[in-house]
Amino acid sequence: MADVAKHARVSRTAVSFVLSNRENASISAETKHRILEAVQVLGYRPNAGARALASQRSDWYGIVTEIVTAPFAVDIIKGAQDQAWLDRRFLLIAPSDQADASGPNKGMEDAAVEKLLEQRVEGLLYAATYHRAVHVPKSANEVPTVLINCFDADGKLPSIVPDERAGGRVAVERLLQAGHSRIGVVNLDPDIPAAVGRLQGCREALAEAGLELDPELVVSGHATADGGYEAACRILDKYPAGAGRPTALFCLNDRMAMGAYDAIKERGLAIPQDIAVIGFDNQELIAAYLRPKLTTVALPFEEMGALGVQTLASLTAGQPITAHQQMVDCPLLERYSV
Amino acid sequence: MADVAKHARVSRTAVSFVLSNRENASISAETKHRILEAVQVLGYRPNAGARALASQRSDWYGIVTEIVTAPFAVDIIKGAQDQAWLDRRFLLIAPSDQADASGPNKGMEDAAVEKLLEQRVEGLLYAATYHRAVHVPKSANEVPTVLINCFDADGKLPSIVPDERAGGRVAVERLLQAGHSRIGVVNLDPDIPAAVGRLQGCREALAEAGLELDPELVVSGHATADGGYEAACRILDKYPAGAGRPTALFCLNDRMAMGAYDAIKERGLAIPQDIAVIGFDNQELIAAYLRPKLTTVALPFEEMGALGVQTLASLTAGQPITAHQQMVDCPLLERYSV
DNA sequence: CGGCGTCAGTAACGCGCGTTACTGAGCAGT
DNA sequence: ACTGCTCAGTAACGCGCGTTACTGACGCCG
Repeated sequence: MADVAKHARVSRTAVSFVLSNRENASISAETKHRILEAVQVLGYRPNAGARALASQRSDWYGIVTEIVTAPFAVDIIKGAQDQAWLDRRFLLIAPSDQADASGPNKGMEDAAVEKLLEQRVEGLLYAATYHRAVHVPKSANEVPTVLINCFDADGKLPSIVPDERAGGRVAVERLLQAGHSRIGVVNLDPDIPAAVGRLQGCREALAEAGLELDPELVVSGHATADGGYEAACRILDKYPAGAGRPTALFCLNDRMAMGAYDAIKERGLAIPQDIAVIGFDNQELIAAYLRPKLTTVALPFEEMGALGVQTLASLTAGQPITAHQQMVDCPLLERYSV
Repeated sequence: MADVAKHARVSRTAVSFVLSNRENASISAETKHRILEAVQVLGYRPNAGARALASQRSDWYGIVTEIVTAPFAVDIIKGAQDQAWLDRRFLLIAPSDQADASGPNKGMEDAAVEKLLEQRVEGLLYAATYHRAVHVPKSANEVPTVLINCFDADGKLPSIVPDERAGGRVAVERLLQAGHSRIGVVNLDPDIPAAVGRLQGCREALAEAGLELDPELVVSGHATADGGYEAACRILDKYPAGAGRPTALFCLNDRMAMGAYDAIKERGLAIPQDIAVIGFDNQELIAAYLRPKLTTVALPFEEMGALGVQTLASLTAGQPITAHQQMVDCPLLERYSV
């Protein structure tokens, strides 16, 4: 910077003024031009660290997530990353490989937060790979923190979660609209927030159509393709065709839908002609490659990530946020299984 | 830090000495203990930026990749991230959403590199989502740079790539070992490095068994499930069962294998009893969820990421690196399709 | 007793920048 | 001629830390 000043025959202060775009600058247009030229000529590149030190603000946010590489976490990160980039901020991503906050290496998560705080991030994002309650390391309280795809077990921190209920509703509405009135549900572990919300939405949609959810048609299984296969088998084999057998399956996630596909095809049935299938999550690698491609409800990970950064921006700017818990819509993705 | 010094009744220098673990410290054990205690009591946390500024080294590496969220890029990032964490370094991830370096917003990639340099990263990683030649922004030359899963079109920068040939070899060796001698190949675009290497490995393995690759059995298609389906259909329908029809399919990626599964099942054939299938890439969401689970050759993304960081560490330490282009093994993952 | 080498610790500088308080020139108004 | 004001720009401080050069006390040797 001193070199630039010398080259432009001005003081370092003048250079600083020009580069930080002060509005009450009092730098003549000609001088400014000379300075910018010098910057170009010398290939000057500001030092972000020094800038942060002097200005007492880093323009950095940090994000911590249990499994950085989980397909979902990735989308959250992308959304946050892109939004941060737009806001000319940098997103620091700290790894913390552990599925369960009460797991063995609980320390790693704390260390990650600690590391981020050492970098003097102005805010923290904490993301989970599936919708649930979490315990956040306490040092996170030193800085504004927003939870994504999870909520604070202690209820203190603002959070952003998918609107599971509306999602379940839109899925079932789509099936109803296609003429199905007898719908089987391939359920997740019934206790997790995702299952609770989605199933409630399902019931609401049915109720609006004057229908009720037949408990016989709701079968839970592991959240895997195998689990979906088994659950679908049980549903399909419960009744003969036409005599109470559902004509559509609402699978509460795409992995289970994948298994359900196999169960259906195995029985010589066609999708969607004989049995329609709708999934949830929009796990691209599955949904878009199944044959036929799977109609599903998307979890809005990127949107949640972006909203997280926006919320953080409000928070750090001292503005109030709209709500303690913000819900994001889960859009229906039409493909060919309904 | 001044507070800590005051609390421990020593100079700030003494605190600095203790915290940076200088071996020629000349700080008595008792004083050191007093200082560390003060750190605890006051909850002091060093400022990474200031430290970087003063010490003239940031301990930061940067990574740029075209599509941060591509399933492959993610694994590379994870490998690099973990290794960096072990080396007590921070990995800054810069987004750059573009598949093609000659694409419309070429500027974004340059901006990403620029941003990283402003953070004063000590080294740069540049990762591609599929193995190929790339052009790296020229400002990357200002700092040690290592390419991952790609190589420099100009041949200047060190790179790390998968050993496609050995991978193709191990895949076909596995099929041979299972007793298959007539093997169909569901090929990618034959011009890309992945296809060239894998097919060469395939030929080598066959040659060692005294066999030759029948050109009739090699069919190219789009690198998608549909492409794989079509290619597999053409291979299977070329000969009647037993009369020249291959008993195994080597699919050059897992997405195509996914399509091949459908083609095989459609014809009433069982995997692996009637037709064995082996894939490539180990795209977890596909390979581990197909039924039966797909035996495949894994692309060593995490290893490449980790090796990239290690190479960068050598480079920044001024040490020579082992080779201009390092190849990483592609291990066979046995599942149930062979 | 003087000189010399540890040991334990400190004062002071500088990293690259943002920022505040100041200066000096020019000009209008009384 | 003097005051007051705006414009254009500068000197100097401090952000939090690493690092170098120094000091003062103590013990050992000749």
